[in-house]
Amino acid sequence: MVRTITATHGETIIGEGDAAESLFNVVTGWVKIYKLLPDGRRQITGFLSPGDFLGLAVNDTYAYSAEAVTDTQLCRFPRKRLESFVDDYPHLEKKLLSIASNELIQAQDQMLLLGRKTAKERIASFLLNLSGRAENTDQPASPVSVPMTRSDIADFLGLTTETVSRTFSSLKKEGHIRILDGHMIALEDPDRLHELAEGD
Amino acid sequence: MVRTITATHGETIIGEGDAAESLFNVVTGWVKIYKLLPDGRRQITGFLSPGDFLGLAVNDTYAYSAEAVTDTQLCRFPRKRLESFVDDYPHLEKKLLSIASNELIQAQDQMLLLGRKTAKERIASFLLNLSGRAENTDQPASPVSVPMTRSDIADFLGLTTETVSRTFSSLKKEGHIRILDGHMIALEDPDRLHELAEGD
DNA sequence: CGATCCGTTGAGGTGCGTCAACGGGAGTGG
DNA sequence: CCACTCCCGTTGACGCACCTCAACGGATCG
Repeated sequence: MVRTITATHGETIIGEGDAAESLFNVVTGWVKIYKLLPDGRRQITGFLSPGDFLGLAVNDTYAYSAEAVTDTQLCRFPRKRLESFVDDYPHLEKKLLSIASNELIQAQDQMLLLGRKTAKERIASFLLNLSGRAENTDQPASPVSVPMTRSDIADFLGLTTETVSRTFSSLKKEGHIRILDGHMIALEDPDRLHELAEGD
Repeated sequence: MVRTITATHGETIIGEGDAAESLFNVVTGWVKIYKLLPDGRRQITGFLSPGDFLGLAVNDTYAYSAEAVTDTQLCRFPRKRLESFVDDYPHLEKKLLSIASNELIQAQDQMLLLGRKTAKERIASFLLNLSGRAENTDQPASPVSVPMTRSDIADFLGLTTETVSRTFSSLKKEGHIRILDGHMIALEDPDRLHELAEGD
């Protein structure tokens, strides 16, 4: 019933509008999911890391595209078989509902970020988010690995690459973060960063 | 098990951080759900109309507040009793999961709007959204009733009241909408409005 | 009939976008 | 192994879409 598939950096995993035949679980690596406007503007609605599900929010066809940020392994569950399997184990349904609930809560946080936070608050929130996810998988809270490009970060936070870059520089100059290389970032004072993320 | 409750215009129904003891279903009227930043900035993450559920995205405590936009009637389901009830009727769990899925899809659309659309595109999207919801409940697609204030609309779309007002005026001047009174709006050309909403 | 809220419009300011230039690293092909 | 190219990240100069501040008229309500 389950098959492991791999996707390399930049490879498309699912496309918006495709028939939603599978549910995936990320095993290793990072995946981004995004929506496009006709003129090419892009909004990344989430980054998935190991343990996250891809393809829950669905309705016959996928409402978004997904692409590998890093080389990635995923478990693929054919949706039809999964459904009959879930019928036999009702507690799984409950588990899926709880996962969807958590995704909804995260989505609402992201709406608050996109609708009402400044660039600096967005970047601080983003770094804390990554840091928290690292902790949840028994990795250090700092330094955090930031595998996505500035352009991905910009499209996730509703900014441009230039603003993302400038804001990183400004946080660095103010001593809130240290950039080890472009993709490893140390959080110097998480509590202060948390205040920054909420505008205090 | 079920009790009907009422809330009048402006009344708080649930508060962010409260113990999540109930699930609600809107019977009549409109409800807004929102999150606040410490300094008072507000993001409305959704408007609920009859048939919508309140309190699905939850995790012991509510992650958002909810307030009645108009006078409202809701069905209240105590969460504990509901859970055991749902255990006995597994297809309900499936129904709830499908509802949560749809909310996730809507949330992703809203992220695209908040992160990447212009003020005009946001207003056009908003009006079409209201119009579509009206149609789904056997009401005319135009004119649509817009029961919320400009300030609510602004906090939903990540704008200010002034920008909302100016954008309505501009859409009116260009002949895309007709404002019957402040809260009834006729969509003159839904197809054109749909193009506007996506930046064509 | 004052007080308050809501919606609208104008004038001016600003945070972030746009456009441009440049350096460094990774991949590629000869 | 070395050019060559492309992509990524950074920084600067400038512009603009939207925010801020302000004023005002109308509706609602005690």
